[in-house]
Amino acid sequence: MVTETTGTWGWAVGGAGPTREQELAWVERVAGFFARQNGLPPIPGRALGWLMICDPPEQSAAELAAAIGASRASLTTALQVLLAGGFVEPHHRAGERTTYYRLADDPWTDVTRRRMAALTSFLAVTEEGLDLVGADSARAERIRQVHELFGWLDSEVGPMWRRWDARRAGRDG
Amino acid sequence: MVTETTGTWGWAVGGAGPTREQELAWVERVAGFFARQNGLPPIPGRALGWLMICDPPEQSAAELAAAIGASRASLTTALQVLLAGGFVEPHHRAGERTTYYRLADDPWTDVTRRRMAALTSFLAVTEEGLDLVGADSARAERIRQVHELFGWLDSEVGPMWRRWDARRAGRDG
DNA sequence: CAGTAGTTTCAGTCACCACTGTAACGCGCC
DNA sequence: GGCGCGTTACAGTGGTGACTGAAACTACTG
Repeated sequence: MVTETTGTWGWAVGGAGPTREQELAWVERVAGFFARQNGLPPIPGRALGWLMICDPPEQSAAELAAAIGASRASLTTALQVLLAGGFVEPHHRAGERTTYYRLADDPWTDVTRRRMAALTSFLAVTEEGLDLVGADSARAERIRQVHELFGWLDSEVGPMWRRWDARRAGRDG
Repeated sequence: MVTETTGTWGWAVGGAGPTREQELAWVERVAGFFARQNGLPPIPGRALGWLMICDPPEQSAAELAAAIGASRASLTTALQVLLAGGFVEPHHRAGERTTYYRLADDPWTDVTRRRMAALTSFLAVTEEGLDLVGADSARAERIRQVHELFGWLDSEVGPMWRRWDARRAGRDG
């Protein structure tokens, strides 16, 4: 019963795939990253990480719960978060009542875009700050430093994403 | 006693400067931004915001505490955080034992650089993920999507910051 | 229409963290 | 060399938020 230990992963039969332990360690790193970057709670982060490497790529809430060792109730909340963030998509199979979840087509570009937009949103704050103290006052100098940086940053990211879009369009378009 | 209400701000005498309330509202917006972006606690964020607009630009811990309405003990912790992050610098005056704090010369570039470096650090995770599942396996496709995006992002930010450095060198160098 | 699998909701629990007040410590002035 | 201002360390507190278990709800099957 060798296949017993590897469970549902067809590819692992007789192969040298990663152990469940290695997979969960990696999942944890993914969760850690999204916790720091996007403020994602641990369980949504783990579910996301798991959906990046699981086989099959579509899994039910119960399967996800078992995989990452969380309660099904937690998975409900986690999946709501991931659905709202555009990370995962629900999928239904004919004749089954179970909802399967899978990674969205390409959530990463949008998510990263939003992330950088949030970064440059400080521009609005510095702008208001300059108005507040008076743009020509001595106090404005401190604000102007940040304001210039973020203004420049804002002017860079637009063209940058256009380059990405072009690159992607050229590859699969 | 008109100057009484405006306190220590010399520029405000007879002028139409911002009210303390307006200033604190702006400080709160700054704190909110750094809370979301850098995970800064409220008080360090407020101290940082206040140091961006206060007059004089150098203030003691006690002055900062009074300005943002926090305890002096909290300011100790907050200033440690801000010092460690490179946001503020201590300053000593001859014949005085008080330490005055002021905004660092230009903390923003470094902070933002680190922020973006943290973003692209996901590259190491995806790299390891590809190794884990095998780069040529079917499962790798999901990881490769992110990997390509972050690889590209990483290749963009280097030149981007070089442009910023050049721009800055050209302006004040 | 009863039974069942799956999902969602909700109240409760637990841990964590920021913040405060107090007490100790260090260091320049008289 | 004592005194006082300023800073630091620490225990206590309040609040927030993630997570769980159990109950309620929905939809499908026989």
